[in-house]
Amino acid sequence: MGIEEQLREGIAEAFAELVSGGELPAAVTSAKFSVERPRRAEHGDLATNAALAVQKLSGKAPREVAGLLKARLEARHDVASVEIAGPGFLNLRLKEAAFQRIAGEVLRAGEGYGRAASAVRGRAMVEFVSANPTGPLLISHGRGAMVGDAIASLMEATGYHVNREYYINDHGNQVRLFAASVRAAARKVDPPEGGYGGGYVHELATYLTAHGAAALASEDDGALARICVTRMLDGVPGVPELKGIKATLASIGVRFDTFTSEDALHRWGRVDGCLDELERQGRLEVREGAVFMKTAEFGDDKDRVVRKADGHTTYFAADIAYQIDKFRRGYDHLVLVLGADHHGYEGRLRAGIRAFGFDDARFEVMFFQLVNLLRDGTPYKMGKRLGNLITIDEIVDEIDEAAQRKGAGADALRYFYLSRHWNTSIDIDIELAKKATVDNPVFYLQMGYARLCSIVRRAEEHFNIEPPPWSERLAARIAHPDELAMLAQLGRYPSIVADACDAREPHRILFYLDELSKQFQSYFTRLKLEGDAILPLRSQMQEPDWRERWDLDKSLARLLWVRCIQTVYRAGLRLLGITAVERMDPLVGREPEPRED
RNA sequence: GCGCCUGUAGCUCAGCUGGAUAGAGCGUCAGACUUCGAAUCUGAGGGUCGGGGGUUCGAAUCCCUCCGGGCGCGCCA
Repeated sequence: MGIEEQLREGIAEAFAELVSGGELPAAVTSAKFSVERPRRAEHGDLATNAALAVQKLSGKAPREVAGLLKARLEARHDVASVEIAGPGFLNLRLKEAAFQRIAGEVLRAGEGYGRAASAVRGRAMVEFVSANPTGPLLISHGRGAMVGDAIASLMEATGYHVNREYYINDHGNQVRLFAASVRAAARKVDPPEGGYGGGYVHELATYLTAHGAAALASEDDGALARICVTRMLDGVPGVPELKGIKATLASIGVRFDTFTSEDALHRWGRVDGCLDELERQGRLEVREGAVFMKTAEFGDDKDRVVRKADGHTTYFAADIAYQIDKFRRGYDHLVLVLGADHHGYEGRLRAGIRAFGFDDARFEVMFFQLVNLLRDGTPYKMGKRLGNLITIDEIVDEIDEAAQRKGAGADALRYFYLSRHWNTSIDIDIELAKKATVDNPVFYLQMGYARLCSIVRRAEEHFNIEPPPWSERLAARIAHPDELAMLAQLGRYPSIVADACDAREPHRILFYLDELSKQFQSYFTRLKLEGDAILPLRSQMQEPDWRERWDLDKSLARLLWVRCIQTVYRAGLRLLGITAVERMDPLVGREPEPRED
């Protein structure tokens, strides 16, 4: 339990005591109040508006209530002092030991720090990406992939059992058109009206021709479509341009637990069954040859077609069947991550869910906004293609190559996609993402972690010591104000994770890590200049009696402290799917700045 | 026209679901290295939170309205 939560409970207890003592009305126990780290240092380590929050419920002046709370909070063993400020804020200062204990909590929990017990909040499904298997994944799909994956990870960390699912739209017009386009390419004729024309279509046609796919010769679009979809998902051996959607996702660290096929829903009769049920309910109506579902009865803007006049069902019909299928598979909570261009869909999906008697409060849709690629500040264009038609593979490969590290591209995409709220549109500058300098925030973040690792490494290699286990004696040596402030920051991590999950905002984790990183690097550089380093500096070791003057316990205490930061840092990076690089090699071709003398 | 998202420093964005004097990065300017990784750090400057009303002890945050941007409004997926 974090330090804020402890105080929150303390206040709740204080209210309960005051109620039972007849000093406050019972209503105050239901009040919501904040416990937070004040922006300004003179407001203490923690502040609460509890006395203000119960103003109406208590019928007393806030400062009077604050006085009552103050007396009780001062009795708590972690509290050094309590001050009443302004209209009735309570500003608390904590004892050093309260912060030093956080180090013990972090080390005890290790990688599990900030994570809730598994599956206590039930089963959830996060559906994301679900891109049509008619082409490679584009950078806009990448945003959905990163956001969905991060949401899923957050939910896992806070106690959901999560299933990541990809819905394959392998039924209907688009895939048939795709198949027809591949066949046309194989026969060296123009693709059909509205068909697909990219280079990958020709690559696929060449491959299928070489492997004598019978469906290519026939006119059976359905059979050919199945083959093409499989190849788009699983890739074409030996053709780098067609590594496959699954491989692309894997390259950016996204793995799905399940893939559900729309075509299978049809083959299994789920779609027809669903329409039959709606028919029995009287929710369907034929107008001008098409079958409409009366979704407006469930709050949609207007009724929607489920079966076209030509007899084919619509995508929407299958989608109802799909959402219902999810509920019937036993998920307590459904999250659907979609691009902003699908937002018109939400109303009809909810209508479908409610028609089947499921609670649409358990159905959550997140619409992420568009992505624009820039190169040196100007919109990215390649030939006729606009920026958002660039594939994930192209970008990832380009960044990997520039950074000379496999995974650098994935990390950069993760960082940039997760550093902004998903409901705002973003511009990503590829040239910036490629840079291995502090201008590049991804680099800065990873650098901070590598630096922590390097300190532990140096301790082992040069001094033969390593971060010791927590003890009250050593923890008491973690006493520098910056060190205590960072312990407070570590103590905040669990509630950051919980809040980020509940708000569905992964960027909070990233901002937290950026701050943690900055806090440490600032400390690190300043103390080095003051000669008060974690380990003896090389310059100090020039002196003959440096060993006698070396405060070993302080070094050990600080190594313990470094290990704590490292632990939380790594946990956060892992949660976001960004690689925790332990050693960053010097960049090739980078010369040290010439020094002016 | 209707619906969803959005408007905060020169630029890119936070602002913990109503709290105290609105923050960070980049950029600009001024500083700090015989380095536990200077691939870093310190400081300065920079804002009528798009405009106007309202709600209350208190609003960037909630409500109304206007203005500007993005997306959507198919018997496409």
